[in-house]
Parts: sequence; structure tokens; C-alpha cells
Amino acid sequence: MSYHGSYLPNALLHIDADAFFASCEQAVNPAYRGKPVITGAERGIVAAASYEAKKLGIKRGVSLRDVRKICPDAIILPSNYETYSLFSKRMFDIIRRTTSAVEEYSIDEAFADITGLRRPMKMSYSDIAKHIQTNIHNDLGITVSVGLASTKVLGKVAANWNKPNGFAAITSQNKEQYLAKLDVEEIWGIGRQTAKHLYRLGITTALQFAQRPENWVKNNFTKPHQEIWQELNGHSVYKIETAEKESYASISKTRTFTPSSANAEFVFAQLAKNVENAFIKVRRHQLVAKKIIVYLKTQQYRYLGLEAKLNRPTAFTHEILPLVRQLFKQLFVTNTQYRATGAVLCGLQTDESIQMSLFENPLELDKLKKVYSSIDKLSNKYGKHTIFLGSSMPAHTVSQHQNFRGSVPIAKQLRSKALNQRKFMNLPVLLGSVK
DNA sequence: TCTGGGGTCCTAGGACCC
DNA sequence: TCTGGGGTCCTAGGACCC
Repeated sequence: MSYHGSYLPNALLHIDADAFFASCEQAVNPAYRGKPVITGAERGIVAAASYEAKKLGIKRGVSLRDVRKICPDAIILPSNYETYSLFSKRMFDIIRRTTSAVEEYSIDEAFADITGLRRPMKMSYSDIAKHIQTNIHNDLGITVSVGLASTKVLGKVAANWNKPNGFAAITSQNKEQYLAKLDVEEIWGIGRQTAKHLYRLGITTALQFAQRPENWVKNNFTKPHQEIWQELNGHSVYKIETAEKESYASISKTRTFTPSSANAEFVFAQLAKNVENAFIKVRRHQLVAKKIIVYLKTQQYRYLGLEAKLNRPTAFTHEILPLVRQLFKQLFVTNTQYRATGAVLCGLQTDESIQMSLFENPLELDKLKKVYSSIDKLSNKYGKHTIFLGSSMPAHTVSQHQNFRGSVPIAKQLRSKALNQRKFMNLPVLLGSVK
């Protein structure tokens, strides 16, 4: 299939690794190749399944008990994020050998702009795409699927078309064939809710949506879906974001513990650990937080949360621990089983923006910075939580064996629904104080 | 679909100001 | 004290993504 750029103003690639975690494991350990490999042992459900496993019907989210039933020989591994991150970095570097306009969209996905490279490379856009695909396979031993199109949304469609190791090019000429076979819910950026809305309007395929007049789209949808409509029609709205992400809107840490607990001290320790971990990340990025949200998740999957504004932005855990305890006391109900805790730090700004004048004693601030920076250094060197606050002690003693790779005592029963569904129902807002 | 963990963006509506 | 109109900023909450 050849791709004629003359039809289109730009040539974008979407590069999507196939069964990424499982593929990395197979690349690292040749004995796993050709075999059903599952990652997610630490959670008790499938995080990623190799294509050999997928053929047997093993999908993301399936419990490991079911996996063993379906396939007793399946190789079940704990997720090893350090390894996956290395593969990820190398994959992006390989793509950058062809073009510097690369967006690291997620650990296993990239967008790349190859507009204008046909002449210098003496290759068609399709061949450039396949060239990158081959380089990744040769160098890393994993396969990726590649989509070529004039917009990111169409690129996604193309990359997903022939997985694994697939390639598809969507042009203005062949676009309709692809979109006619695509359910609106499979479009990137259209989820369950919007799909329902579209069905009610009598739209089921991406093509039907793309073919509605612009006015109709403007009357029935807000900006995000108007943009998707443009992209489906080949008008590029979403740009390739090359810049490395250096700032965050929020930083959160949450952890499920098994078994659940009704012990106030234990649950609080878990929460304190979340707060510590979130602040470690905040400090690593030289940020300070202005607001904190803490929440508890009950055994019934109800979220109860409270937020507090901080009088002064901070990056120091100990300053707000009394506040966290206060919030916790308001949230915690005795005789209730909790399965997880979490902390979100938001209102993030760079730590240079802290106004010294707000600090009673600038020398103290300096000292604190030094203390925390040595804590962070030690943690980096000897592992997280070499040093930790006394209040999170119970969390650390428990987590010792839970974190031990390959010896998870109890399979956690988890599923992907997650925090977007969190409801901090009608809770009073407590204004915090940093003292 | 029986339930991780970490994020983002958008919008409506209220607060506040002139 | 009432009234109108307009602007900006902030926040809560929804929806979506990997």
C-alpha cells in the first residue's frame, strides 16, 4: 500500500507496542518466547498477556486463578516496571533516529511526525513507517504496530487495525472503509458516556459520526468531541507534543492492601505512607503543593475523601502530617473495613515560587530543605523508605513482604475501573493549616 | 466488566470586582 | 439600597486516557 502525501498536508505515525509488558519479558528471557506469558502476578489479575496467551482467550483483567485453569503452563510473572521503562526509552530513541518530532505518549505508545521526510530519505511514508517498525524489532526484539495518517486520531485507528506487528495507512481515499467498520466507542477520546449519547442520536459507526454536518456536531457536542470530528475528517487538531513533560497538575499515590483492615492505626499508616510517597515525587520535581486530598476506599469500593487547602505551599511531609491525621479522624469510621487509601497533592508550583516572607524563619526553610534532600538521597541509594516518618511505621513493616518480588501471599482481586469514578460525596471541606 | 495506579482536560457556575 | 452588564478567577465534577 503506498501513501501519497500530496493528498494530505502531514504524515503522522502512531506507534503502539504489542502486548508490551509481556513482550519485554519474552525479549529478556528467550525461554519465554512462543509461550503464553502473563504479567501481573503481584495483583492477581492479568496486566498484560502475550499473543500466545491471548489466543487462548486470556485478556487483561482476567484473574490468575482463571488463567491457571485455562492454561496450567502459562508463565505468570510479576510486573517489572524498571525493565519496561528501559525498553520504552530505547523505543523512543530508535524512533528519534528517524525524526526528532516524537511524542512519548505513554510507556508503550508514541506519535511521530514524518512530514517532509520522503525526499531526504528517498522513501515513501509507508516505507519510513515500516523502517521504524523493523528497527524496533531488530534492536529490541519486540514488535510494534504502526499507523500512518494525517491526524493522531486516524493514526490510532490505523495502528490498532492489524495488531500485532501490523501496519495500516489511512488516506483521504481509503478512510471511509476503515471508519465504516469502527464502532464510535472505539474512537480514541470517545468513552462509554459519549458513545451512549451518540447511539441515542442514531450514530453507531465512526463513519456516520464523521459524515454528520459540522453544525450538527457543534449543536450536539462540546469542544473535545468537535475536535475528534475534525480529526476523523483528516483535519489535524491535536499536535505532536515533543516537549518533555516537566510539570504536573497533580501528583497522587494510592495503594490497595490485602487483606482489608478496620484497624485505625494501620489504615492511617497506609495513608501517611501515601502522603510521604507523593511528597517524595513532589520534591523530586522541585515542586510544592498548595492543596491535599486524602481518601479512604471501603471494602464496598466506596470512596470517602476530604480535601484541605494549605496555608502555605509545602514539600515537607512532616508539616502537614497533623493535618492529615485530623482529616483521617473525620473520615475513619470504626468497624468499617478499608481496602485502600490515597493522597492527591495539587495546586503544584515550582519551589522557587515559595515566598520566603511567608516563612517565619528563612533559616528554618533552608535547614528543612537540606534535611529532606539527604533523606531523598538516601532513599534513592538504599531504596525507598530507608528513612520514614514514625507514623507510617506499621505500613512499612507490613509492606516488606508484600513488596517482595514473587512472594505475594494473597492474590489481590483487582479490576480496572479506578479513580475516575471516585466520589467524595458531599463531604465538608476542612481548611488546613500548616504549622 | 467484580474493582490498580497515575494522570489530563473541559465546562458550568459561583465569587468577586468594576 | 436597588439595578444592569461585563470581566476574571477559582472550584467541583464529569469524562477520558494508558
